[in-house]
Amino acid sequence: MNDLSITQVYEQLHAAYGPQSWWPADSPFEVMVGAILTQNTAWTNVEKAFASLRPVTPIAPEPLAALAVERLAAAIKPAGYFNVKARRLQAFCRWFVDAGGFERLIHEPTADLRAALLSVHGVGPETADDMLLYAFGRPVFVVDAYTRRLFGRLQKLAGGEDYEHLRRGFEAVLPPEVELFKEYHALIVVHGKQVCRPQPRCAGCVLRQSCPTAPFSLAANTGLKGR
DNA sequence: ACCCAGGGTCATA
DNA sequence: TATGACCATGGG
Repeated sequence: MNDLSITQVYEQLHAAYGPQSWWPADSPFEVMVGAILTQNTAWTNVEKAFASLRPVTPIAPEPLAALAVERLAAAIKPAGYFNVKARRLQAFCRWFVDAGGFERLIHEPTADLRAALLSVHGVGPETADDMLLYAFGRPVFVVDAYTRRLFGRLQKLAGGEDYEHLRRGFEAVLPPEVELFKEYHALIVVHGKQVCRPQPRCAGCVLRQSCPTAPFSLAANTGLKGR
C-alpha cells in the first residue's frame, strides 16, 4: 500500500475529477446563506430550500433579517431543521448588517473575521471556514465529515482529532493559496458523495492503491504506483 | 424500514 | 472537557 501525502491526495483527486469551481451560489452572500442551510444536510435539499425561498424574499441580509421567523422557517423547510436554521440565518443576517456588510468586513484580518463569525449563534468552525474561503476568499482549509472519513481511511487520522487540530495540520502542509484550498475542499466533497461513501465502501475509488478499505476485488493491481 | 446528508447548541456529569 | 439529545427533510 502506498502512503500518499496530503499534496499527493490533492493531485490524484484533481487528476480524476478536474476543476470544480466551487462554491455553487450566485453571490458571496448566497454562499454564506448556503453554508448555514447545508449544515448536516444534503445539498439537494438546500437547492430546494433556495428555490422555495427565492419567491418569498430577496436573498439579501436586510430582507432576511426583517422577515418573520415563522415565514422564513416555512420558506426553507426542505433544508431540514428549519426552525433552527431560520433563527441562525436571522442571527447571522443581523450580525452581518451590524458589522457593516462586505464593505467593512472585507478589511478585517482573517483571524479577527473568523473570531467574529464564530461569535454568531449557529456559526461553528466549518460554517465559518466555508464563509471565509468561498465568500471572503481567505486561504482557510475547510474540514468536514468527508475530510475526516477520507483521511481516516487513508490511515492519516486516529479519529479523535478536534477541528482546529485538523485545520492547522492541513494549512501547515499546503501552500496558502485560495484557489488550491477552494478546489481541495470541493474535490473532497465530490469524491465523498460519489465514491468515498459509508457503504458500500469506495467503489471505483481513484485512491484505491492507497486506501486500505477499498475493495480488493476490483483492479487491485493495475500497475499504478499511486503518485 | 432503515441509513445517510457539505453541523451546531445545549444540558448534564 | 466530554458525551448525548436534539433539531427534520428528502433520497437511496
